[in-house]
Amino acid sequence: MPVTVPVLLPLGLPGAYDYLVPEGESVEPGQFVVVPLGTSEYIGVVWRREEGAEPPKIARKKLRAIIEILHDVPKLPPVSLDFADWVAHYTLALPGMVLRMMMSAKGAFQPPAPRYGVRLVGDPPERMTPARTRVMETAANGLTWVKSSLAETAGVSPGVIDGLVDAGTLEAEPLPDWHALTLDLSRERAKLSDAQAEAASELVAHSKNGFAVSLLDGVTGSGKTEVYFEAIAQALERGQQALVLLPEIALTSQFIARCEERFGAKPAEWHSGVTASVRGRVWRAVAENKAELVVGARSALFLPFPDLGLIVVDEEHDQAYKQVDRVAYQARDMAVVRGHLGNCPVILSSATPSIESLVNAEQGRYRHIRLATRYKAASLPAIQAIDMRKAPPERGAWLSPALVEAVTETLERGEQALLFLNRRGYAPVTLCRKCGYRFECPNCSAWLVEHRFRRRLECHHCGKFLALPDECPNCGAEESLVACGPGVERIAEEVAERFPDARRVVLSSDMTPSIADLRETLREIEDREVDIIIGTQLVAKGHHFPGLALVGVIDGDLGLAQGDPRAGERTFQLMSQVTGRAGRDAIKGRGLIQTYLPEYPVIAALVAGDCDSFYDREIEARREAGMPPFGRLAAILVTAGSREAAERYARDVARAAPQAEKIQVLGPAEAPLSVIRGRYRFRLLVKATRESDLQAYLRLWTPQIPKARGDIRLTVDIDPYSFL
DNA sequence: AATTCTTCGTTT
DNA sequence: AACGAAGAATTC
Repeated sequence: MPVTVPVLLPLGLPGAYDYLVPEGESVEPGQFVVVPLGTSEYIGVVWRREEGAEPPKIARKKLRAIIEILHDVPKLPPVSLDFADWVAHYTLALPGMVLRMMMSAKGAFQPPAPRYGVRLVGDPPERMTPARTRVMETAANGLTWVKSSLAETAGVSPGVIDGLVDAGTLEAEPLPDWHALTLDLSRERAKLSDAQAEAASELVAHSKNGFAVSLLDGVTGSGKTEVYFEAIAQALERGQQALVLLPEIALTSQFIARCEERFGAKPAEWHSGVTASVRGRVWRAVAENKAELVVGARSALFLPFPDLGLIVVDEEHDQAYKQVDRVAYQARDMAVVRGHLGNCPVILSSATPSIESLVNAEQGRYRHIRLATRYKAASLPAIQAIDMRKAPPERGAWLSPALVEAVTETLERGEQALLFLNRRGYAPVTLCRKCGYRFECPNCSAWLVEHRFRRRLECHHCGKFLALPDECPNCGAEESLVACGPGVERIAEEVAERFPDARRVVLSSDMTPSIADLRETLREIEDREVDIIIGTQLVAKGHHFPGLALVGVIDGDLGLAQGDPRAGERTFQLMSQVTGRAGRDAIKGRGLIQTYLPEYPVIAALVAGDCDSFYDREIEARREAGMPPFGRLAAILVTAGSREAAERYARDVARAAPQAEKIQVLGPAEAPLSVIRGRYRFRLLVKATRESDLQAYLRLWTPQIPKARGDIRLTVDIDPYSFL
């Protein structure tokens, strides 16, 4: 009787396919194999047959055999198989697409190329050159050098090194495995304050017996990192692996330095900026249980940890944890699932927790560990609202007199000020004064944003751009184009006029394109080489500016406008985070929020320093509206190249919806962003009670939907965060 | 993801 | 009848 096993491939197929196991061989679930599919070959993973399921239900003729069993690739641990199945089931994604996320390290599946270093062994070459001398001096310590770093340190090109190897002066020898660096747990830890020590012992106690979720909640600068480092140390001491998720890769370098200080070696790094070869090595090191501590973006959750002992989700409220393309998942929530499946503790850390996590803590599902005195508001900077209706800025200016005065005072005291506006570029809209023409993206229903620094108009949705024209493309009038509304570049211009002697810097993702530039700018700010920082939300995330005394929010109402159920929460978190940048060391901080809606609950709560009342009100509003976490949501997005096709299909989708007592289908409605990249968009929203099985309902629904013809696309997003 | 199969419209 | 392009279907 021939043996067959299911093999899951990292492709958009409906499920695992059956393959024959070659005579005399045996395979286990989790093993990587090469199998034929159609005319090509793919690497896949031996999956598990569902309990009690009859083996192959397909024609025996069709069965083909596994081509190769990849014994050199470490197996996917059983918990990864469980996790992939769980995520696919929850998000309604195809299992192969989840597997693809788990395999996103090409290099891991080829035998690792041995890495060679060079060492000084022989006599100087016959022909000496200044470059050769520098290399020999640098390598004189007798250590084995990685070729590229020796070249860089000696300030020569790599060819010089090769020349010396040929001459016999340097010798190539295999490098020890890069991940053999072991962490040093005996390091003296940072001195913890009483509050930190107390929180740490509670956290450690709650994290020592397998799965348990802790919400670590404490103001910016209260030292949450040192607290959860204790829990990491505990997991590592048990001999288990630990994973820290961060929302933004720009934060990793600062964080890795702190890890190195605490644990004596660099943790493994995992995010989109890591090169392919390093990704391969990290993947293998994780699967072989050699990587002890991993720091990464949300995708690191899908690494094949065989023995994970702790997951930390830092800045757990951050929207960057939500992935929308391909498999739509919320990494914070999936971290809790991964913890549950692997019986390992999870720590969610934030100064401004998500409503979801706070409710889970209140209802006793998570342990709520509070640090310092956020609820007493003692360590928040004093925040005031500037009522823009009473004291508006001059015409063509965006800084109110009160804010200008506060900046002036701050500069006089020799302290730093930060002006925050969450809008890139110079101006969000450009129009012609003569004919009223407005520049709109040809592919999207969005205005083109002027980027004066780059001298062009850009679409923030599709990347389309055009050179800033001199005349109106509609009526041909010259010098008639006017920029409307402010972006950070325009604020920078106003600052330059008002404070010509101040040293300024703009922090925005398009002004500081490389991570290296960003790092350099951050250092300048830290070293007080800058007086005024003008920035987008890049500045709200986790950076520490010791000299910062004043934070001015240019538009506190931005982001409150649309009918987005999470707008209030998001604004509160962003405002708290950004004003929390002020006054972290010896300096007393102050936050000023320019607003036309000072009585609006979010702004009022920020001004009163009363987080409790904001959260209480928001939680109550969600409860009443049956919104998450008191209800469940799924968004269905239909897109097509023509408006009619998209709308018609969206109606077909709605018509196929089954009746269910506690589930409502809203829409279809044209999306607020009605066109992106030339595709018309219609949305449906599925709203269910907390108890209903939303996934089961959708699985009942989707087969009833007529086949999508032509270029029509349908995507399902469970727990949506964007309603645009 | 990469082929192969279908369908439909155009050309000779 | 032959040819091609575009879309749909198939792959264990």
